[in-house]
Amino acid sequence: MLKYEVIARDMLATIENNKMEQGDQLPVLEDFVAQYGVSKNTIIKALELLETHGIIYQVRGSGTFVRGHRRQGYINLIENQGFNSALRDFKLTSVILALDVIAASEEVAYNLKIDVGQEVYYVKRLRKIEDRIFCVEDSYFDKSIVTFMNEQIVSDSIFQYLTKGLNLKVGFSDQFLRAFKLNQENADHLKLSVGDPAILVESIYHLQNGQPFDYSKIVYHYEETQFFAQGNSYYSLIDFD
Amino acid sequence: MLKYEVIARDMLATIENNKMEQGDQLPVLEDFVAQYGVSKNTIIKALELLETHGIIYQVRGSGTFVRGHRRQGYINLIENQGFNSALRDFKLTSVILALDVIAASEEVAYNLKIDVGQEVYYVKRLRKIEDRIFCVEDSYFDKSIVTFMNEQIVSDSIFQYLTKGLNLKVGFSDQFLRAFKLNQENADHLKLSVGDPAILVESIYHLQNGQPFDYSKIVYHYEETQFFAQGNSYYSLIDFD
DNA sequence: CAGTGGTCTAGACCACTGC
DNA sequence: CAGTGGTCTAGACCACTGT
Repeated sequence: MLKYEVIARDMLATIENNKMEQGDQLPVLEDFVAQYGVSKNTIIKALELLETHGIIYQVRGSGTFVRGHRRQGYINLIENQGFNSALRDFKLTSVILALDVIAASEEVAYNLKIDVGQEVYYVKRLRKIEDRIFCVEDSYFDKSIVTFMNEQIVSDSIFQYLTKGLNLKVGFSDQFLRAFKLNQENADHLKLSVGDPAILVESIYHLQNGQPFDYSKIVYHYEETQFFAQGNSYYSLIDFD
Repeated sequence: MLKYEVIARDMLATIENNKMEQGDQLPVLEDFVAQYGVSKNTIIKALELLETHGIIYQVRGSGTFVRGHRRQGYINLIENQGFNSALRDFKLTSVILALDVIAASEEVAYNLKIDVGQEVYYVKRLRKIEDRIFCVEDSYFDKSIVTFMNEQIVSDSIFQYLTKGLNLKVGFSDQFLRAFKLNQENADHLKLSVGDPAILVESIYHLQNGQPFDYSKIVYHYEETQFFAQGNSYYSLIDFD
């Protein structure tokens, strides 16, 4: 493992163990350099990593400080990885409604950048948190990348299987979110009524080499789910005078 | 302006001018080093900046590539800055419903980390995109930071005033999002019906030194708005085996 | 195994914050 | 103006990808 990664994890552990809170100051760079016996730039890299994860913020000329706690029970829109990191304190279970190899529709082919008719794994699941249904998920996986799936895998965390089992390296993702009125089918699944609000999130996950491998559409129960996102250092690449 | 920032903007301009698309490869590091006459690490910093903005992705051992276009018309949840960067191709206008100095309620005080009763600017606006109402916004600004506001300022982009006028340096933000059923008041504003879906986004913006200065609650018209977020390099600081 | 991006170093110098 | 984080350099070496 990389030095700056090891250091970042150690710093995070220290923050958590010491129950440090919003605004608490971390040691200065020079002290970290002495403590870990690495160069200044390596410490800076470790701190950058923590900063992009929303754990600290740095103020030039002043110091490095702990960034406050997120609200509890919100799903992180960006770092969700199939929820397990965001909701790992809760008991998650799944009901599998479908697991098939099908031919890609136009929509699926477009989003996975494959040809219409090419084979994809189709997985439909109800997901429960502490036995309450909180979403209905339709996922499509490019079968040329995700070469195998079964009921066992799909009932657990698919992402864990992909990264640890198939050793896929997940790169970046796009998330699209909107609200709409529930139709009959999804209302039945979520035990809500037709016309009730729902949130739809479309996600496209890419490998580190840029290839899309997972296109998912998730409909969330509006009373069971709320989302969270963190923004960093708000300056734009684009001038808007 | 910083070297790596200048270079990043120049690279972005080149990508746009040459209409480069998803998957197109950029010059290799060495070429950039020669082209811009700076050290390798400076080029890496410039590319990192573009990567965190979702403009490119880098593949170790392979190259640097352009990341595809976002869908049109989606609001970027993270980089919105009061929308102007995300929606700058559209005509945005505002109807001011309130502009007052008020005493902070418990909710406002909590989110701005000030004392209950302390003075805040309260701004309520309807926002229109091409003359269609797309959201109702309630904003609270810590008056000890945002020392002055008037109708003129509030009818334009408040964020522009804060950064260019008051010279505030915006740091990080937290965004909380959920769906709910519209009440009578907001239904009237948005010209929808009671019980229709809506998205509520609560935002807390902080200065670079960590002080919160803006707490906003925005209710979005579910048919007029959709959101967008990009995730990068999906590995987690937390092991989850 | 050639080519590409990533890590790490040691050190000079710069820019900002807050007393 | 002391103290803090940020930029930039030049170069050695490492790690991954794809042919």
